[in-house]
Amino acid sequence: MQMTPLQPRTVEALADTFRVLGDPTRVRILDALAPGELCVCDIASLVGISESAVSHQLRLLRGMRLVRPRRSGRHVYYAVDDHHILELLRQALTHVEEPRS
Amino acid sequence: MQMTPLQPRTVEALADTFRVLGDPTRVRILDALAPGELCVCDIASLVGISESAVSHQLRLLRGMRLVRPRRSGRHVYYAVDDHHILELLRQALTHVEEPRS
DNA sequence: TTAATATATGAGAGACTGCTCATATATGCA
DNA sequence: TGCATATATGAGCAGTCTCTCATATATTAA
Repeated sequence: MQMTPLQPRTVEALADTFRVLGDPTRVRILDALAPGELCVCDIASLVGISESAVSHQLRLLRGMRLVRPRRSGRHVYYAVDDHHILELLRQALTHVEEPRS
Repeated sequence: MQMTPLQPRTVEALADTFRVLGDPTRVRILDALAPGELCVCDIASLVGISESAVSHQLRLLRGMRLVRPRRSGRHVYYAVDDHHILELLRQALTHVEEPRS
């Protein structure tokens, strides 16, 4: 990293971001949102957990600015907040799929 | 993501990787290792926690292949396992440091 | 307003995490 | 071999997380 050593605040922010990504349900939610925005109920049925659980998770994702809500009538549509997020997942995928040494 | 939807195993592997990154102590360890390999005792003094705690954390990092050990005499030197890891941190940094909307 | 639908939130249970302390293992030197 | 140093690991405590269930809020339509 070019800015080593990281500031304590930056370390906390990085860890918070990764922690939010560090749960299979939330990874699935982001994966579901990758092609485009979805309402909570669609996320729930795609991911296969209750709408309440999805809502709780979306709050965490929103808190770290990983997703962004847009209300339209009775529905709230969520989208991945910015392109860095999907880049991050793609980058992690290259690590995960790398052949074990 | 190009491979949406992700396979369950891939989702788990991604979440596991992010979970290991989702702790300030481990972020600090990786940050300390960014310039080059260090032995356990040096990591402990740089990060400011006990060698036991460092050792426990290194085990997790090793388990996800984020760091790699090299024994030399009585010391074990740890290095960041591959360039994807630091890329991942850099990528997360761009998100974390993005101005809030 | 009242009812129905969509989402959000609070409380609490059970599982998990990160540390400390004690102990085990491994290496080098006398 | 015997001892000191470096690292690894197991047990256990305190704190945290993710879910469920119940309830609250928001929007639309009758």
